[in-house]
Amino acid sequence: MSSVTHQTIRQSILERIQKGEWALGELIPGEAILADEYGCARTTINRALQGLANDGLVVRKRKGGTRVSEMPVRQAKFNIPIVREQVEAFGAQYRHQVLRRSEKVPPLGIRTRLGLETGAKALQLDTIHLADGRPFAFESRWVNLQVVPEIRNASLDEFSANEWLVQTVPFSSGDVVFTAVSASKEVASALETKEGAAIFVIDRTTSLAGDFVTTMKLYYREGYQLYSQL
Amino acid sequence: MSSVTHQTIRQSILERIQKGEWALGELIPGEAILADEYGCARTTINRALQGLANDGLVVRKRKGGTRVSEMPVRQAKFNIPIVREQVEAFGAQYRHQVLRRSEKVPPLGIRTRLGLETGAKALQLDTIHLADGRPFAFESRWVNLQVVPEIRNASLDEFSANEWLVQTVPFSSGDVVFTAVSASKEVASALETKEGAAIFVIDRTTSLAGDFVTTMKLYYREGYQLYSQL
DNA sequence: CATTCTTATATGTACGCACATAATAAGGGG
DNA sequence: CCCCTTATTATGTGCGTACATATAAGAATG
Repeated sequence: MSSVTHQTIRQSILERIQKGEWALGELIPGEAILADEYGCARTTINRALQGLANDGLVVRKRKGGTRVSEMPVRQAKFNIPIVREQVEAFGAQYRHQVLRRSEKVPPLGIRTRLGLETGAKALQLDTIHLADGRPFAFESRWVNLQVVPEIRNASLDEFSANEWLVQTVPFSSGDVVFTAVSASKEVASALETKEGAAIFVIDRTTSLAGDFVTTMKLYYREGYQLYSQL
Repeated sequence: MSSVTHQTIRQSILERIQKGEWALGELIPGEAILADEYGCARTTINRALQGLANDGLVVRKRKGGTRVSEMPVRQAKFNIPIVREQVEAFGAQYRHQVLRRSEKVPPLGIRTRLGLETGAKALQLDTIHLADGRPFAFESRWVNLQVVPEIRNASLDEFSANEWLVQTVPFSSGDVVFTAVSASKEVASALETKEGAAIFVIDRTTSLAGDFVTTMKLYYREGYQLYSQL
């Protein structure tokens, strides 16, 4: 194949931006000019520039042209992981154990998050995730039984609630919050650490077509780090 | 324009996946078939499917075809914010103050991260970011003076080191780590909280064309949350 | 001088074609 | 029966064209 592909062009333009050929916010040559310059079709340039625009490095406007982004990429993509895979990625053996499982009326905060009526019951699940037998993360979850009543019949021994839900209602949307909290007595004992330890928490609420399915807090063991490149 | 665009097709296929028309990991029809089905060119289908593949919803392989992702990689995009913008987004007044600024030989961990030779000096900066006069985040940073010696002449009073660096060496790449730590005495006093408080930390290292520019730890005040949709 | 209308222009995108490439399936020789 | 070679096939991508669309800039209007 020719060495002039949308990928090589994209890389080339990226380097020209990084070298400072165009200042922040400055207009870069139009597609037609670049196509001429690189000796390729305009569609190829278009594709390269759209790629850069996707990554937030340039901003494109019809008739306005393409300009170097004023606010360069500060977007980090994180893969919200399934705990089993995280553990196995460390080369450790994964195991999990349901500590508590009950159907009851959730407290107000959870009720509003799941969009339940007053008095409606939900499934509460506390699970500990183990890596080589040692606590890796503690999961506290509420599941909306109106949306996924089938979970009542799931054993959740082989697969964790998370995995069960991913299998059953995949491709749901939701939101994620990262925080640090001091370990409560409950969390500390589950993670076998001392009360007040600094714990990294992922708080996640999942919905499917407007219906809230589940909300979960995942407390990682001390020292856990979430990594990403950008 | 016709209502059959790569975007509408992409949306349509997404909905078909969500409705469960194809199971997890199942092969979906080839581009040619879909093109026929939707009454458009194969390139249009290709574009729609590549979009879905980018989001991790389908997996594509040459000759292997396109299949629904087994493990829908939930990618959360986080906007790594400039502290000033965060503070101002809360409607608070932003101010920052350089607590310490010196050139010295960094400890081993920092030295390796910045790729410095033994004995080389670097710029150390401790900054406190204030929202309405109260501590919002404490920043501890090392800057590689071999890459950006100009920072010696920057006052960093009006603009923080972060802002100065973004202006001077934009489009750098790097990595980000999120963690929770217990506040050390130094961090606690800077954030006006008690020692041992659970602090959310962003640890970020930035490089430009292979050269490490700066590494920074940003300690947020207690209760800080990083939010994202997915 | 401000406001609205018109026009020019850069990007957005569909199409059909041709060919490249990777991975699988089929075939043939030992 | 295994191993190596050779089709086959679905995706990947470039090209040139045509037309759509947003919008900045200039022209016309009040």
